[in-house]
Amino acid sequence: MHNYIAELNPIQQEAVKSIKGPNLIIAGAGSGKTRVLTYRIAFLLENGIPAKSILALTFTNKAAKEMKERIASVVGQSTSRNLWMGTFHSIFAKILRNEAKLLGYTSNFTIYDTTDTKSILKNIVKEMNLDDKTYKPSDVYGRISMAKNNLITAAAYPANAQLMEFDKSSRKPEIATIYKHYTQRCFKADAMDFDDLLLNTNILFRDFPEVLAKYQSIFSHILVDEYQDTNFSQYLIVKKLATNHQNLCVVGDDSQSIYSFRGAKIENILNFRNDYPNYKSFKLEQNYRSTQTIVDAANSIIAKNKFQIPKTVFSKNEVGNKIKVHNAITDTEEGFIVANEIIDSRLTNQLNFSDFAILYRTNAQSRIFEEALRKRNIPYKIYGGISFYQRKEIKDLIAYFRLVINPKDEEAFRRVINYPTRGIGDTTISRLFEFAQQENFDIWTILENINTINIGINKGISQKIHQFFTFIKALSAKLYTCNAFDLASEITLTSGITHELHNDKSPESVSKYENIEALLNGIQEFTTDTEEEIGQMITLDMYLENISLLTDADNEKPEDRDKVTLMTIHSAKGLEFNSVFIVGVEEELFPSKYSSTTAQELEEERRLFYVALTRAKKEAAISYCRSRYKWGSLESCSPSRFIKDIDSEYLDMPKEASIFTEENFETSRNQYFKKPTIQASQEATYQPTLRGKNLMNINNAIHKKVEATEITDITLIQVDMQVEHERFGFGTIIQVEGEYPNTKATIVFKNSGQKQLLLKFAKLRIIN
DNA sequence: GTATAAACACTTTTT
DNA sequence: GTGTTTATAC
Repeated sequence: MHNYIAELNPIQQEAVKSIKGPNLIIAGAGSGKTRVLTYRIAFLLENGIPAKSILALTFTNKAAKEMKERIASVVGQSTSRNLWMGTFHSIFAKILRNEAKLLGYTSNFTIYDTTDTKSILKNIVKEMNLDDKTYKPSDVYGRISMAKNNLITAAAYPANAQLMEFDKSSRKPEIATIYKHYTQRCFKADAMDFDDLLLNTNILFRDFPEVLAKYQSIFSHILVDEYQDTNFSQYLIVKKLATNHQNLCVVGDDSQSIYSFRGAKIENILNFRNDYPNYKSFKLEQNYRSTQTIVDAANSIIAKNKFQIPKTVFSKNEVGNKIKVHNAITDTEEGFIVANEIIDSRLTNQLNFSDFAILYRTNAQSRIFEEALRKRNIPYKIYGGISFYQRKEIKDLIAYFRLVINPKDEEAFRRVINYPTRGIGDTTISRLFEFAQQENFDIWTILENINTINIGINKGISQKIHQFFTFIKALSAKLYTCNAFDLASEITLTSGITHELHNDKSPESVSKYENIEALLNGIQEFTTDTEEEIGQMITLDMYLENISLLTDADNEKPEDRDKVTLMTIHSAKGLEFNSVFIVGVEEELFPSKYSSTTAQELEEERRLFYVALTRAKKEAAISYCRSRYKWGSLESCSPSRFIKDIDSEYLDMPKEASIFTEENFETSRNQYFKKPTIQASQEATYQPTLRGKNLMNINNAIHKKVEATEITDITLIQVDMQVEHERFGFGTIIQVEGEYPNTKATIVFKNSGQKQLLLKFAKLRIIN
């Protein structure tokens, strides 16, 4: 084992070695926090603490994955894989599945995402005959989520005078009732939403002391990353687990607390001293990431905040360049300025595209940069926004999976009962749910007895419902007898989704079809890889568990390596880039006009700016526009107060207001377009991202072109043929089995190894 | 009950 | 500008 301790400065070393009792590590931006956490875990392992006794909680899946890899490189994978490391949500989802019976759930419970939740709330509001403009799903969800994160259950909500008063004064007195109905619905559907994963963990630990005791003794050492962003529910889980041994190490930076809108309590880190009086604290103040200019500029802005733990972050790196401030007439121009800067800087400083990041306040800003980068032929990748798993066709297919695994899943049922159309319309569905509500049945029980109950549905339709019931039931029966990929393929084919998409020749359908193919390929990859790893059949429920808490950011693809990164500042937390562009730094946008009313909100926006700036290693640039399109119409805007908050000695302000005036703007914009547009050969290698309609059309155009020349009649595929696959590359067919159209081929790919592919989905091109 | 077109509302950040 | 809901004809 290499001597990792020597890589640390004295304070970092102390923080790593202090393994007993409560520890608070205040880690300034770029101070080597991940390194300390990683080595601390390695040190624990080295000192005889078994991996399975260490619980390390992170804020994102990505952070967990990264840390796992780093630990594996120090202690080896066979040890590191036994660590309990992951997000709060994923770790406690796992524990809840183990203990589900105690709470009246099954271990196959569904996890509802935000979309599912809002959709159910919408239905409830409708069923209660409330005004859907007053009770907007997102507002109702916000109230319920806030309550859950503060451990106020539906039963306790009406007794809370403060909440009830607030609802009354905001003319939403029925929130408590909606909350009650929603909770009942989730329970009947054997489903939990994101907040339930934490709330129910608390309930589990409160109501079953022996279960709490079990996990208290399993987890002898607990680490929590990004402690400043934990909410009350998370805080209490940690507190309960650590009560006995108090071997708790929390790491965080109050200056980087940016999730209070989601219930995060900065007080958790500020009050650590009160909860654990015997605590030891370590302040990591040396920034190893950024130039002095960047660190000093960041300090100068965060100094404007009143509430913070005193600390002095400093850098001993080079002084570096000043922060460039760009101003643009319009958002379009801003896009081109950034694109041009990237091209220039890449050449002058010999950088890769992946050294650049464009960070914005809202996802809506990304489109304009996509267009500018695309016109300049700069490769980029986008995080956030509409994730792959949120696309309609993917959600639909996954809804079938969900229903097969958990037939009570109300939301999944609603999605697919009439997709593809089966002649079961809204009226019928409403009747079914009305009846369910009235008799307190779950939806599956009603389907099961559809022929014996009388709810005014005609024979023909109840016949169709019965057909659907037997269809799902038959698939459910196969859940544990065949592997995830086989069952998923079967569902895909028999549900009629592919048939539906196949009949429709529109570009949208082609794209959807390809997304479904991509999902199935992903399932196959997961199934084969995991089966190999754990030597056990992987069933569909295991696959679903694996993806239900994932986001796009967790699926880094190898072809995404040298690309400019576009993301919100929130998702950039924890990352670093050589060169960072903070864009749209305007009043009302950053700080957001929704977060400018109270001093606390403004401080959080300022911390967000601090996070953005401290992502940069060498260069940072800020830009703002004088006008920008907001929901379709042009609005004028003014530079953000945050620019004035930065000590001007660190800024390189634009000499003139702008080199562009209103009159010459059209001509000047044309200059940007003057350079040659995308060449055909380059366009073909361009990897599209999964976002935005414009982009989708381009994808479609590309794919269409490819399809016309490449699609292969699958009946031609034979053993020994050389083929090319979109994703896996070149390979040789070694086996063909199954009846058309469900012919399966085993192919050995040069670079991707052996795969079994359903020829119906795998688009292969025959080479010889 | 289904398929289209017009009207409509919406955007802060994420597990 | 975009995705979703409603009005209208089939």
